Amino acid sequence: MKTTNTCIREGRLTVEALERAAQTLKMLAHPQRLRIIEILEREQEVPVHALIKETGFPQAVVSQHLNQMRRVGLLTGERRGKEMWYSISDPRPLSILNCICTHCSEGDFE
Amino acid sequence: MKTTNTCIREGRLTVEALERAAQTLKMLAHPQRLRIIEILEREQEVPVHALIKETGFPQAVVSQHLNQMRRVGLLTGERRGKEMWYSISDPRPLSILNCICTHCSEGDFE
DNA sequence: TTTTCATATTGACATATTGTAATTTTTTAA
DNA sequence: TTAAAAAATTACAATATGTCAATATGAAAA
Repeated sequence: MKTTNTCIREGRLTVEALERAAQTLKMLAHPQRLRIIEILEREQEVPVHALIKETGFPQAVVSQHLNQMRRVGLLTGERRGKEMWYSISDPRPLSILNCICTHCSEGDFE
Repeated sequence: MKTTNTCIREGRLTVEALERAAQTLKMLAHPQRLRIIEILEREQEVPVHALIKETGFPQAVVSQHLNQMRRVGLLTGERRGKEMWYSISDPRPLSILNCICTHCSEGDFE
């Protein structure tokens, strides 16, 4: 298992790699999307209406966030009857959320 | 030293914590800012003109990125004569850059 | 003091992102 | 086939962000 605060990089990142990294970060850089990722992390796989209920966000908002994240490969969705069940398909959002939370303080949790 | 891939969280993040996390991520979610952070990580402390030379970005662009990141506490700047020397003052950008790079492939480096 | 180097700031403009409401599509049940 | 539930899509206004050129500031050298 890798340890944090250790640079495993040698060379410099290419422009393309930086652009992809920036795109991933941008996709995570929204409080509502982070909340959705947090829920998906905890519950593994969730239908959209459950996300709507748990977050309290409008239906269109949840759907738009889910589709954005799916388009860039962070999530996958699978239809089961009338429902679409979403789950995390890329390890980066969890790594990054954990990186951020490593620096969270007590009062940041409810 | 903490280990990655381990969720240290118990409860749910507050709205405020999510907003702060999103703000930090947004600040990192730009290829030019990532490049600047990469250089600062490697060279510890750098004057602005060196960043301009190494990145090839216009002077105003570099200055604006540096100021944005300084305002949210990711960087600090110290004047030394005519020069401003910048350095990373928050561990999160490095953790996050490393998280992302953990999932980089060979071809992502030059 | 004047000049020059280094950096910051401003304003104008283009582009991107977000939130909301309304509409559409897909699937199942009546 | 029609109706209802679940989710996706669209259109649009509001806001935010990025870019560039020009100008302003600060410090030191002439």
